[in-house]
Amino acid sequence: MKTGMRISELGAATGVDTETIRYYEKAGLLPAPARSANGYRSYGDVHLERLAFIRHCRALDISLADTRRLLDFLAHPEADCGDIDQLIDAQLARVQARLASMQALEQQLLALRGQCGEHRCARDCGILQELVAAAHGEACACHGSRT
Amino acid sequence: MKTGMRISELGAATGVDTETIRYYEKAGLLPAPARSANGYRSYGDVHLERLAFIRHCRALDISLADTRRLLDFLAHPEADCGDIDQLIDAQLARVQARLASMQALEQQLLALRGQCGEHRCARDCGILQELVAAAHGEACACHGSRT
DNA sequence: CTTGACCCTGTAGTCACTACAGGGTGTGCA
DNA sequence: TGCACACCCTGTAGTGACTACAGGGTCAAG
Repeated sequence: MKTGMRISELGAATGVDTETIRYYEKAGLLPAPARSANGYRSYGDVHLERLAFIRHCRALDISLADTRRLLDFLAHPEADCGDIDQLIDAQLARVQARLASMQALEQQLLALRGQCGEHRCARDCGILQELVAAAHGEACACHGSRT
Repeated sequence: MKTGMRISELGAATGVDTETIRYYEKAGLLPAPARSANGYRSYGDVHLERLAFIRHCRALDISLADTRRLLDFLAHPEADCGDIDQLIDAQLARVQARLASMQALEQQLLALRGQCGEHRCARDCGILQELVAAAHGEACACHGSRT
């Protein structure tokens, strides 16, 4: 009978902070583990795999709510596969929308950064002037003629 | 003497929620406005411009802390312009790093989505199998041979 | 025995909002 | 005039995904 892992060992094995592990347990994503005589949590392979699953989903920016849904699908192998597809498709759409907005944002920051010349103080700062001009409702280098 | 705007009017003029406006005031980003006899906030052009400035920074994903720093620079025109450049550069770097990770994430989700075949139930779902395989430490289609 | 690293539970904080409770004000309509 | 509704106010709490801390217990080494 192999002794289970304490929480820091599980954390080291998965790269997850002990507080985050306890958080996932409280959030219902990770089942409560057995306890040693001293009250310490004792984790086995099942938890190791579950935690890895969760972290994998998080790495894909899948919310904990959606991660929970995927875990439900695992627990019910007869569930409709289309629902899983939809979940991943929705996530993909979210990521792609966010990507588009980040790309626009990058361009805007590059344009703003381009306002910086050889000045030495805030009074003459192209960046600040640009931000203030935008606040005046003028077209700004960041966003163009959108106003 | 022109009557000031009530909070909803300022909100309508800037597209900012009244609760967010009050939040910014509490957070110290927006100065506390004058009050009407009935205790209602009364905003003028100064607030309109300040709020537009803040929202512009937020649109650039600049944190409230950094927005506060930019406002400080505005209040101190003799401050060193280089510090502003650094702030915007740091923001640009953050956005670019996030952009890179979102792009990788998109690829990973597309790869995962590509696991979906003609199955009808969760038991045979390529997506779930992929996520579970990743949890087993096997190379996954999302991340390749990283493990 | 002491110390320091670990453990535990419960609570609070982070960030940028967003929502709600409970009460006040103003206006239009019956 | 009274009511209903839309607005206002302050203070508090909640969101999501963590992260930190308080106060106390356990363990092992020196």
